Amino acid sequence: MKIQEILKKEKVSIDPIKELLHQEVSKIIENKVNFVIEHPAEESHGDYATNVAMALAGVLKENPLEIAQNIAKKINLPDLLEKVEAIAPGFINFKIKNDYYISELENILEQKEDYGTFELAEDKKIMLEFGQPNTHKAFTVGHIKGTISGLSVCKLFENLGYEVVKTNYYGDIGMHTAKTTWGVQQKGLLEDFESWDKHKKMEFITEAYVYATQAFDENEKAIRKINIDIYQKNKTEATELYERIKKMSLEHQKAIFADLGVAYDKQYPESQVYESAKKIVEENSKKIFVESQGAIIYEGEKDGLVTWVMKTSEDNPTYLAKDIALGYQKFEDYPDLFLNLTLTGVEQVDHFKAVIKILETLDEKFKDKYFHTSFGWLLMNGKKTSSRSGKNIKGTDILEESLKVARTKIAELKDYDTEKKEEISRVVALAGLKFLILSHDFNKDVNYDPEKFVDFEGYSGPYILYAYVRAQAILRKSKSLEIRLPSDLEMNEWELSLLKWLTRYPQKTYQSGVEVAPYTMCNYLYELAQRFNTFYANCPVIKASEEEKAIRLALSEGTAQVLKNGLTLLGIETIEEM
RNA sequence: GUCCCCGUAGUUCAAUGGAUAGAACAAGAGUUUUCUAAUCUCUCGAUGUAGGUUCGAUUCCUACCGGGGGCACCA
Repeated sequence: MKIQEILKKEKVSIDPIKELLHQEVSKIIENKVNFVIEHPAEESHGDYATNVAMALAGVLKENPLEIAQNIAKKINLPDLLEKVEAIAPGFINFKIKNDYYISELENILEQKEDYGTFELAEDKKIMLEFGQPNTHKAFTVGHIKGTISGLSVCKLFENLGYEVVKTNYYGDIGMHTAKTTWGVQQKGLLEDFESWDKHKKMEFITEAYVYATQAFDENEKAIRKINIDIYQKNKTEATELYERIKKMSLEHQKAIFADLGVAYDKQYPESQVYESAKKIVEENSKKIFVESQGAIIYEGEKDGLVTWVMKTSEDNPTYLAKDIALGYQKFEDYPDLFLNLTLTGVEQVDHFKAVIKILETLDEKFKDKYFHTSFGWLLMNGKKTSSRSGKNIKGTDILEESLKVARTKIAELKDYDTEKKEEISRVVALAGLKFLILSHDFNKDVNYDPEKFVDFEGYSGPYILYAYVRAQAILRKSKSLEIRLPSDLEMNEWELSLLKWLTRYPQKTYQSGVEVAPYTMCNYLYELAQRFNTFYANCPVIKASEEEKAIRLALSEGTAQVLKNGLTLLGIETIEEM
């Protein structure tokens, strides 16, 4: 089962109008047939539409348009509906009265940051594992992407009503740690090393890893010796150095996570599951694992997968075995977990198929509880930027780069004082980077142009922030914030278009959450910002008449609120000026 | 070889099986005595190929073509 199917099972009220219309139509038709109530893509067709007549036409062998007309005549919801229309080839279109939208706007203004949140019938806890950097290797752009994506998924799940345990599983053991330790030994640490900036320290460590990788073949024996010492916790010069590097690296990681707005609830070092991984493999060898060429393997072919090594002939559990042990550890620490979702790059898809299959085979309790979702690469001009190629682009580089672009942009546009400029640049840069990463379907790669780096115009984070800033400026400058909305209010096309889109927010947050798809929220917010900007260009607020002013102020406040709520779900902060 | 993901304007992305396939960027034209022009308005332009299921397919199925990723002791 997919995680999306599990999440969709929870009964929450998403769109009362849709439910009401579905009920009404069901009452009228005599045959049982599957049909949907949906928002027509073309808004002039109405607010909702149903394909029920076309579905019935197949069963009844009658003209779908006539069926539609007959049903339309019988629909009786005078308080809600302004118009019901049957249209070729057989759609029934519903136009909702403006009163409904006005009352929904009042809900936004009243509920504020709670607008669009859901509550579950009972408390349920989800663990989300994301980030997963290595301690003795660079924090890559992939880790940045994973961290930003994971944070957003956490917020979306929380919005659905789940309690989320944010978890980081970091790689502090294995060959890479031995390579780096050996590399640092060879290069030697300078005397003033401790006084270096943590990013500079990490850069040195990353270089040592690259150096060791290149020199691996000639120095394999020495490096493997260090690896064993680390695994066996032997006290040597090398393992002391290993510990020192680990400590520095964790500080570096913590700083990056903090910059991105992430504070983990639970940390799992890979070294911590090493022993139990070994034990699990040993206890189950002969049962579901078998010995082969001195190693212990899982023959995945019988489950439609491939063969994976669980324990090497050197007696070390592989990362697959460690992930199995981690699964047990998570459910031991949180026995009441509703489910676990691990978020990683696409290269681990097959690995996690094995993890999940093995966990479910070992223990029933993992059935429909353990899930994996992957995200595509962050590419520069269609090419990978990751570590093995000569020119490494690290996670900190793209953070730095986006900040630089934001600073330049603001310097040429505005004249704020230095401190303010810096704060605006920080928020705008992160908005740009986060939106870039989150605005794509997880299954697809994200491609960026290093010249522009992140967009500040069009479909971008800053565009949405800008709409928020404009709405805030209106609210700041309007003296009277008293908002009274008569129910027989007349609205022009721009006001109505904005208002209708505002009220879609709850459905979109729901969809975005259950489908584990932040990009759906990105699309929604962009459309909202667009509609607000069009409204802004066509409908002056402060200079409007008293009647106009009431609805326009309310719309500005509602837009600001919903933009803020939605951006929060993406992990993007708002600012009042930019 | 095999398994998985992806093929939509020149480029980057949308489109719960529905109505005329939407945006943004780039290109061209306009827009600022008016709440912040990081805005707004207009023009140009696309579903890899061949079948199938369906009243209806960008969406589902099959084959092929193209791109990416995984597949034994690294994680």
